Amino acid sequence: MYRISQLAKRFGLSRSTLLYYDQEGLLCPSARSEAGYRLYSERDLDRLAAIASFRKAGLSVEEIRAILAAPEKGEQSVLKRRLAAVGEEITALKAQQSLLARMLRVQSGEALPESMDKATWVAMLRAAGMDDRAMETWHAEFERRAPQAHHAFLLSLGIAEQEALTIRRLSQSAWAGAEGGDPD
Amino acid sequence: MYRISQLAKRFGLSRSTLLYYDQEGLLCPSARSEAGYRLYSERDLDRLAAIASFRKAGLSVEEIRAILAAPEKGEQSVLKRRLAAVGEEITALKAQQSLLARMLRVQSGEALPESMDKATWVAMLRAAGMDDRAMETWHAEFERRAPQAHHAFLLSLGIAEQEALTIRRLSQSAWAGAEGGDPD
DNA sequence: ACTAAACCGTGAAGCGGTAGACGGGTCAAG
DNA sequence: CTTGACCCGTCTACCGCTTCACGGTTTAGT
Repeated sequence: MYRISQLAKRFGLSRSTLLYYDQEGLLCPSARSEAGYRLYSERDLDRLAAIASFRKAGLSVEEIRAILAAPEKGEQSVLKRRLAAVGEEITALKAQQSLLARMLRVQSGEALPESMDKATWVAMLRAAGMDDRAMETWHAEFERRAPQAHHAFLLSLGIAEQEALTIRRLSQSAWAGAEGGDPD
Repeated sequence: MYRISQLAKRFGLSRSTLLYYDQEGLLCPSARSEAGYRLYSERDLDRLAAIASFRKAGLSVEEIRAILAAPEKGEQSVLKRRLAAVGEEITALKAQQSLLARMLRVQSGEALPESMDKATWVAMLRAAGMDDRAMETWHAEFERRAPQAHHAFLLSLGIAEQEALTIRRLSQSAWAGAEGGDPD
């Protein structure tokens, strides 16, 4: 049996948050001491773990309540909905980013190199001693192990869809060619 | 002279928003009709354009007030601060994204091999001929050129916040001159 | 037994920005 | 002069907590 502040510390939450969860009926302690103190059981602890996890995923208290009340019913759809919403939020923030960048550039002419682009990336790998051949091997490995992540990565470097596909195709053929055994 | 709802429609804002701006002293109509209606002049219109722009960049009403009161004074720093904050928000949302993806994966039973983790990444680089020392150099380069992207990248490999910070700190010191120590 | 610190409970107010309800004013047509 | 549509200003509620205030309880030390 834990008291409220112990539990809070254990989960890295504040006491107020737990009070709020109680008030909202999301996590009501399964017992009270004689003095009226909230006492949380092991089962409460598990429930809180789930709650904290869902909150980290950005679900609202309302949504979490629904999921915990009937998990089999709509958990999946709630999560999917949230996933879509997160995507939109990221898109919106990226728009803010470029707007801010434009505003700053107007002001000071220069832009900061906060994000990664193709040239920077290649320069980094070269600085670490990678040559053309090594990079080719690397792309092939990436494509073989995680084609989708490979694609996403190329796009994240600002490479266009078309070019990304080309690179991936080349990577695949490199791998196919290496299959026969072609040690360095 | 525009009335409040006309102005709202013109800027794609809601009437409530303009009411709120007035209440906060951010955009007070320069006149009132006999019946007490808010009347906005052309100059108010310009001011609103600026406000809307800053809001689109995610600045708070408070920050916008400061900028409009003394543009020459701290506009730049406010924008930079916001830019950094946006970066962090994006990072946080990406973390939510992967958490959600993991949750959905657990539900649907299958683990897709589509995403990249630390071990896979390291294995790929090794396959391409990178050794410990090269990786160290690479981290240092990444940290130097784009610290924020470096951080986001580490998190995308499923590395925890704490560990990511440790790696970044090591990368910085490696850059600063000290060498040796342990690799990935 | 007493005190001080650290805990606990409840209740209420606050944050930013938006949305809605409410009652009343304005302006057309009839 | 009335009806109805629409606009206005003001006030309140919402999210997910956080902070504050006030008073009771527990714990440790003397």
